[in-house]
Amino acid sequence: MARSPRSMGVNMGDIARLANVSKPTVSRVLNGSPLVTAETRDRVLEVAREHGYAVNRNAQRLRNIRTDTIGVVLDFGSHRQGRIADPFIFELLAGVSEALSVRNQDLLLSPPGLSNGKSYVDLIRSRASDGFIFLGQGDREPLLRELARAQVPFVVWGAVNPAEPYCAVGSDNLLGGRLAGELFRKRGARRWLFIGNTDHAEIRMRHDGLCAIARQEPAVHVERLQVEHMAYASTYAGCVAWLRDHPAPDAVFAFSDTAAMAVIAAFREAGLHAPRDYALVGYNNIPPAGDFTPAITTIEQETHLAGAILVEKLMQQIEGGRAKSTLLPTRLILRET
Amino acid sequence: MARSPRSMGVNMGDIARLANVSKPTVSRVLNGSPLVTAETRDRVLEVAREHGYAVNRNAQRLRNIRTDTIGVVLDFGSHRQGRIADPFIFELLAGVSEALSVRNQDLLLSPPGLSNGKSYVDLIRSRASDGFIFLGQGDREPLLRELARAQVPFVVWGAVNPAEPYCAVGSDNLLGGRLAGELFRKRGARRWLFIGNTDHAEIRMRHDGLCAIARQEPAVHVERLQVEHMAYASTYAGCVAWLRDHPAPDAVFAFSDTAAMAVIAAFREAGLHAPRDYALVGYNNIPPAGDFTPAITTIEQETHLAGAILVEKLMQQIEGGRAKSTLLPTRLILRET
DNA sequence: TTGTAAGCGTTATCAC
DNA sequence: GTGATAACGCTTACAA
Repeated sequence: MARSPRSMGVNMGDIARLANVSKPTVSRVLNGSPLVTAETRDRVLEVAREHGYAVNRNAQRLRNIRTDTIGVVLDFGSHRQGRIADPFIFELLAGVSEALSVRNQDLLLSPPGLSNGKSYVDLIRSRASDGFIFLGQGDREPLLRELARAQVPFVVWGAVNPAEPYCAVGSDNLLGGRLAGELFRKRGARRWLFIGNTDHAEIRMRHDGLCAIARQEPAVHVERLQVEHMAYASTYAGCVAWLRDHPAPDAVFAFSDTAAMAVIAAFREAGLHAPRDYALVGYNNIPPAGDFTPAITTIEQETHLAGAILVEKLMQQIEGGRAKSTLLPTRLILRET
Repeated sequence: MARSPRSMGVNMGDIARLANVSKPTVSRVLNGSPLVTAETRDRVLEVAREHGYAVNRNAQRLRNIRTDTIGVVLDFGSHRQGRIADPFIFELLAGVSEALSVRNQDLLLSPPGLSNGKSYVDLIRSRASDGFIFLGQGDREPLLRELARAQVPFVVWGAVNPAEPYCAVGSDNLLGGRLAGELFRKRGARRWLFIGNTDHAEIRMRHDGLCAIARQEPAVHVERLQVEHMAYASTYAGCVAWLRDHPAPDAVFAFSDTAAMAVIAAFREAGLHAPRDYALVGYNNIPPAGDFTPAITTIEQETHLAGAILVEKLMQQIEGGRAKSTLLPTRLILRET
């Protein structure tokens, strides 16, 4: 088979020659153009198959405006303090991966440590991707505002705040917080403890929801334990320290089920058991939550839709439109704690 | 700024003109060639910075032999039966992502459902990636052999079997199985139950290790409960059904900590408690394992090195070399069960 | 319905 | 040291 000197394999020209057609015809066949005769099409496809030909995606992307690649950004850092704490974010990733492949978009997993706005803008400029999906906004709100200003197409899974200049999809964290608050109120708890890093908008909104209910009960007092990292260990240590300096709460709302497990362990050290001594609500409804001892009451997020919705909204933007933020439902899963 | 008709932004030609040099010079500057004068270099860099220029990666990849992109394949399917069971695989992903970014390689996350060998070969042929990293070989051994035959550069995290024609990195699953077996023997257990899908080579080797120890004790009998999926629910249901038809085991070795949690729950239904009624060993040492009630005895894998090693071995292959399989150490984490 | 020609933005080669 | 030129493999006018 004749091939050009630097060529690595068979190219479109080779297929064209072997099928007795021109390059554009091969291109048309491969792109499903209706213009070609069925006969020509079959011949070209046969030759292509026979020679194991696959279109060079880089040449394609050089010519085309779209790269059909989406950058996906997730915070390995905050979820990986030694070991990843919560499988939640990866369910999201699985959903996004699936939704992208349905649309024939490549998923470029963003390297860790891509922190400043310029690096994302450069990825677009270098035509490495058409847009971004951020899984969890973390503490990156300034970055996201910068990208919005720079007209970079992107969507965010996380806190939904209509005041922000970008499209976010997330569950109703405010409602999540209120659901926990309502349960605590029903149980007659007075000293509520919120555990989580409120620098993260999602978590802050849960705190706000909890406080909204608390304000309706004059006797209720909400305290807050700020934990730095998402991992189990950091919550455990935080709780142990907290219990040394403070009177024990009778209700605890933790930012994740993994954190709730840490709460249970730390409180047990102090002789405190849920639900006997305190009510406990986690978040995410991860698989082991229901099977822990005690079974953890939690807030479930509707994540199975998230991937498809995120991709849909991003595509709208890439195609030049605007996409509105969306709130997904949330519900309380009542268990032992 | 003058730009070519179909152009999307500023390109190398523009920068060249603005800096009063030629395109190749700009290229040399950007690739850190020692040939250019410091003065020229600074001028070019300044102009590039000023205009927010970023090299077009597609043009680059079209010219170059390497694409500097690695496909990473993970089994969302088997880990996501409704909900992802085990965060273990994602720690691996985090490590790989980090190791790739250190080497300036893009991470193309493989779409789910890329099952036959041809689709992987085509990804190479279409120059979308230089090679693959498979996280977990799952039940894909035939596929992997096919790829090895087709000379596709790839590495696998999973079972290490010197007889296989490809490079695998993984922890010593045989040893893992033996560690569990030795513990069971020390406890004087007689009826051992292995839980896991032995279609997966990694799991099969753990079974083999367990049986190797069992054979040294004439009184010991090993049974096996095959579970289809990696998720919690499938193990739970399997155990419940198993206990109906079989006498209770006095030792259980589960394929993951999540599965061990399912065992605990299912056995409790039957009035059986670890460690009183049976010894239990899990796998992976995920964060909640130590804090479960009872705290789960488990086998820990050295995953923090995995990413770097996998990437290293893959690069060796891409650069034309051969890479040897590697076994990583494993150890028993003794807890309550 | 198909073919010709041009160009996408790089980098390698070779000349100066 | 730097520049002109020619690919890399594809798609989009435009012509036939």
